[in-house]
Amino acid sequence: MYRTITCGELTKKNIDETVTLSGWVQIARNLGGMTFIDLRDRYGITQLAFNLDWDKALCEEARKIGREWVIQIEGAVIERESKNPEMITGDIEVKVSKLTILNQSITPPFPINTDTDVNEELRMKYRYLDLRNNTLRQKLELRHRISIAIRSYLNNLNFIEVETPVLIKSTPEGARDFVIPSRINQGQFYALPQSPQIFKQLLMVGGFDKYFQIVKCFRDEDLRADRQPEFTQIDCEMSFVEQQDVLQTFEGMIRNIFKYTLNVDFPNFPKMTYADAMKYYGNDKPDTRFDMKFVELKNPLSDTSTLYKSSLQPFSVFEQAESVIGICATGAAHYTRKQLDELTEFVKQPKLGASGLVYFRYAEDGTIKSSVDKFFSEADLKNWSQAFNSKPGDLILILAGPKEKTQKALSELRLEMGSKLGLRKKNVFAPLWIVDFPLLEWNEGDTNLLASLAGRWHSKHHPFTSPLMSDVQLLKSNPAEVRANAYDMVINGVEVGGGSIRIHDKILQNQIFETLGFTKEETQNQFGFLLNAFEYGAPPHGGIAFGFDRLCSLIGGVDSIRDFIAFPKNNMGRDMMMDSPSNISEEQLNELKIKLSN
RNA sequence: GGUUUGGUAGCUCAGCUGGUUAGAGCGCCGCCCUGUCACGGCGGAGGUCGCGGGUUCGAAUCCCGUCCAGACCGCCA
Repeated sequence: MYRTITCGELTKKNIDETVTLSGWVQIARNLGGMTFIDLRDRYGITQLAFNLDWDKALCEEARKIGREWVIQIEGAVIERESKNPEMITGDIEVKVSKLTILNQSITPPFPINTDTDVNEELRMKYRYLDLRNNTLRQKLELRHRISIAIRSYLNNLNFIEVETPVLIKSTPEGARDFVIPSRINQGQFYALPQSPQIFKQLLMVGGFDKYFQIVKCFRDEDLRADRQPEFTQIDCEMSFVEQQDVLQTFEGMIRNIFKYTLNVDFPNFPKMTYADAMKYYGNDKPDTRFDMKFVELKNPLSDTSTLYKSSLQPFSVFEQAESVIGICATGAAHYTRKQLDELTEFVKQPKLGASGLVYFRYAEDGTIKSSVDKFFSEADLKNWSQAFNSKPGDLILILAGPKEKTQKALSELRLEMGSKLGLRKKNVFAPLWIVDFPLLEWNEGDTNLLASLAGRWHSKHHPFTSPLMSDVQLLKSNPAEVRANAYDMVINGVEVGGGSIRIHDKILQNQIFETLGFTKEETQNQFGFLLNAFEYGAPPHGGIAFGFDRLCSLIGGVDSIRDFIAFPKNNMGRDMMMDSPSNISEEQLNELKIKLSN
């Protein structure tokens, strides 16, 4: 037997027991007459003691052992002469009577379980060593606990987990597909699923009224800290449900996960419309850990306000702007000129592209000082400060320009200010639902999108998303105004999940395809099997999918999802450890009848 | 495809405006050390300064190109 107990559990109450332990050598401390070895496994560290006086040969044997060797020992648990209160096992040590070297190790390229930062590239290349680190192990353990919480919650509600195929058919909607050549069907390709969307709807037709799956999905798009080409979704679908049923069920699931992993309780999740999210946060996934809502001084649509008007001399920047909006940074009036210049640089960076930043300080003494004193009187500024509901000590930041661009820039500025003011704490969670998304989006011809998709409507989700029944009559007259019966769950500015009630009515479905500009042929070719299935009595249904990796990283308080994936890919979609993707042999190419062009 | 930061010893990094033999801490190797737990002491080895070209009497340092990595934009639910 390799072990009778693990390295993390021996305490005072085990004294005098004889135990067998196996594990890795974290470090050996050689003091001359005696040697201590910290033995590590998944569960913890136990100190092993060797002494020349106890057993000379054994002690000398122990001196030869290096870091990360795998050893097995047998010995008696004894009380330590000098204890270590920092360790769970710090009161005891094992007086080794038998030592077996199970395997040696060459010196690892980086230390395990020390505080030194190691380059991610190196950690990726030696992922199996990095996995020995506590931090990475704890993250994967958290992931496991979350998956247990999900399965148990859904199982209790009668959901069943069904596996769906991975080799499926390419459909042009959404992201790029990963494709797999077929050897038996020359010249044809499978696609890897971007999500099991169609299968879960077919399962509804098949009568599995509550389905879920924790499942790998694939998208051939560029990577980010929170985006991998293969990632895991918690994919769910239910029959005979309305939006409220889905929201309630999965709000419950998230509540359950947070209770189980972090012992955090949530009140009911607020619901916010997409329109409000854009109006108040400039963003469809607002971070609501802090307030700092947008205030409109000028709005192209509802322009009853004249707040942007100057009483001294016209301020052309505001006069000419489509939109003038600002935020109130509570308690930031003490910002220095230098700090404000930095904020100006922040909004001017190319990706945000604002042309400048207007600010005014509402000082503690009640005076108001702005960057546009030439144009606006004290009375103007007082009006503003009322509109912003600001108090002495606050800083108001205002952007002007084209509506969408300005919204986006102010949204980023809001998040930046939230971070600077310490309002985005990792251990505070603000979940909410965003509802009533637009159903359709107009594709401009000038984007670098597929030419075939330009100059027509496309669905913001997928083409089976139901419109709100109240908006159906707008499909012909004003497609842009049609809202979807769709919902996203957002926590701390992270979109953790999204879904919709699906269309189960053939007439409505055809109407949508028509609006999207699909011909009957295209529809039949791409989605025929689903539409055929719908001819045989599709129940009303809807569902949701959560980004499992993102949910884990959110709960773990980390921005990158990579450490919650045992073997992730790098920025370029490469696996640094096995060095994939890689070339394949001539024979393999020939079998597939594939020729590479240059 | 774009923007940006970086690449110097096994690891983390310093090396300013060009100037003898490129440094530190950790790790590694050797010797010493009987209560350490970031053990300690003494000594030692270890470098194509990512790669290629250019400027210069002289390049880790300046310029051009290129490769690699990270973050972000485009893209992506």
